[in-house]
Amino acid sequence: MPLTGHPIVTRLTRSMKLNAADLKSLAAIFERDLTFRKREELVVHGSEFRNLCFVKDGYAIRYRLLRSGKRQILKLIMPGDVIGFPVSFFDRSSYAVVATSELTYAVCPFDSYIRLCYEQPQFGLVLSWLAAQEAATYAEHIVNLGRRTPIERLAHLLLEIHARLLEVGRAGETSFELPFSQEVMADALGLSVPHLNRVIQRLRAEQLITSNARFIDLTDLTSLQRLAQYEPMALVPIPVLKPGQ
Amino acid sequence: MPLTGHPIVTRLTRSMKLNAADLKSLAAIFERDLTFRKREELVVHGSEFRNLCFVKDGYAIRYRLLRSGKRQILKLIMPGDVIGFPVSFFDRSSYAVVATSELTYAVCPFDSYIRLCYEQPQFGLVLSWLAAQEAATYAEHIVNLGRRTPIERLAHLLLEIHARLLEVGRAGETSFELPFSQEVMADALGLSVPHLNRVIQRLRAEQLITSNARFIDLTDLTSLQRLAQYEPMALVPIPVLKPGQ
DNA sequence: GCTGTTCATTGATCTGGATTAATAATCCTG
DNA sequence: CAGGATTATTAATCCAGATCAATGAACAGC
Repeated sequence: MPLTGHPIVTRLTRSMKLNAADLKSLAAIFERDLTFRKREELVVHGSEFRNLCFVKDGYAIRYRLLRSGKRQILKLIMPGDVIGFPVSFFDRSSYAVVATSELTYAVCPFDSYIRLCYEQPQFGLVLSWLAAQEAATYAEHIVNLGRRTPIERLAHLLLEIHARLLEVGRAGETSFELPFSQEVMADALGLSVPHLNRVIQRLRAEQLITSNARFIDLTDLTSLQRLAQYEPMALVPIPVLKPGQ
Repeated sequence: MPLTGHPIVTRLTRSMKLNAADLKSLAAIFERDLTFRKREELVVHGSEFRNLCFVKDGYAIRYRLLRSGKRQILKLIMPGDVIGFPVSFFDRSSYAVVATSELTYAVCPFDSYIRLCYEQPQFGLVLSWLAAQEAATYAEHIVNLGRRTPIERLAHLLLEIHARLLEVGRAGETSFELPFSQEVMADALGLSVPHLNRVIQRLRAEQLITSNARFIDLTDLTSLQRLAQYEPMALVPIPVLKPGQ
């Protein structure tokens, strides 16, 4: 299973200093690619799930549905993300994942990955590193929901989406195709759809963005960052030692 | 640095199946205990931080302060928790940590831990496992803030605190000393202090809890769990293989 | 190209929770 | 044990954002 051009490789090589040999070991335990249609469920709430799935292309959302019918989106899933962490560490999944566009991922059984960690310890750290990024994204989400105003939340979300798309070559300097609907963004930001819509219009009116339904330009990036109090993440590459060192 | 009686050991042996030899390796890289007074800053926002600090006793909060003066608490830190993950993976800390009671932790330099991971790969997985728990707690926090009502949020928070205290032997079957002030809980739940106070009284009035300023009894645990739609976490122990297997 | 479905937009109403402020209880510390 | 500093409680006002409802635009499948 070749990994060439895979967005997760872009992330791992840039930030984790994995070399060609590492990537070969990783490629060896990938089983196959799977493709899903829009709206297909990738992970069912309450089910067991023991795979690491590296998204090659397409978009999805990880969410929790409450009895009241309200939905909270935990994470927007994009190319280069891993589905199946941290759920593989748990008995059953406490959330669901559904594709919001056609989506392809490469499957790697969790057990194979664990075995690889024992052979080549750097992969245990790769997992921790991915987890650290995940935790940092979650932390921002918490700040967003708890203490930012709706306009700040939206600004922050747009900056986050842009940064993550940029990392895997899916965005321009300031612009990108909006991969998520307003309903999805509203459920990520804890807002109602009509209110989110008004907030979008407010950002447009204040000339911070230019957008239509499917395309967005962060016209005034600096002001957006100030408004959202956005701090880009700066991960430190883990020193990859080899057994002898 | 002996680890006997350390609450983190309770967690690791119960869930990660670490054996005596593993614990000895871990103990070997611990440097010393440090004790802090209430209100002392443990991690400064924007600073570098390259230590894993295992909390032996006492309480703290991880939080972000916004320009507006609003504070969002990201995590309530209790005995058995690790301060310094995931911040050690980052260039600088994007949050602050401050003790809310006298607190003691054992320090382990991040570099030593990384080195240990290369000698004994199971420790890389220990870190991933801790990260998975952290991520799951964050995820619940997101659902809380985004889509639960204030009374549901509080019920969920109390259940979470209780479960975490129980895990390290700091709580009874349904009751515990409340280690955090209402101001802290309000800033965790994204509510104002007066409003949180009213919500507490509502839980009392509905006979779900009995409490005063420093002690709380979850009188009607079942109803609380239903109200909060609380699902306890069920982590799967990682299979600890040894190099030969 | 037509049609049903999904998604975006707009308007009117109403309430939950913020805000502000003042007081009471409690905890420390000298 | 007295006095100051926290922390908890209560009350009054007000507005942001939910809710409900309806229309318009865009799109996918036939």
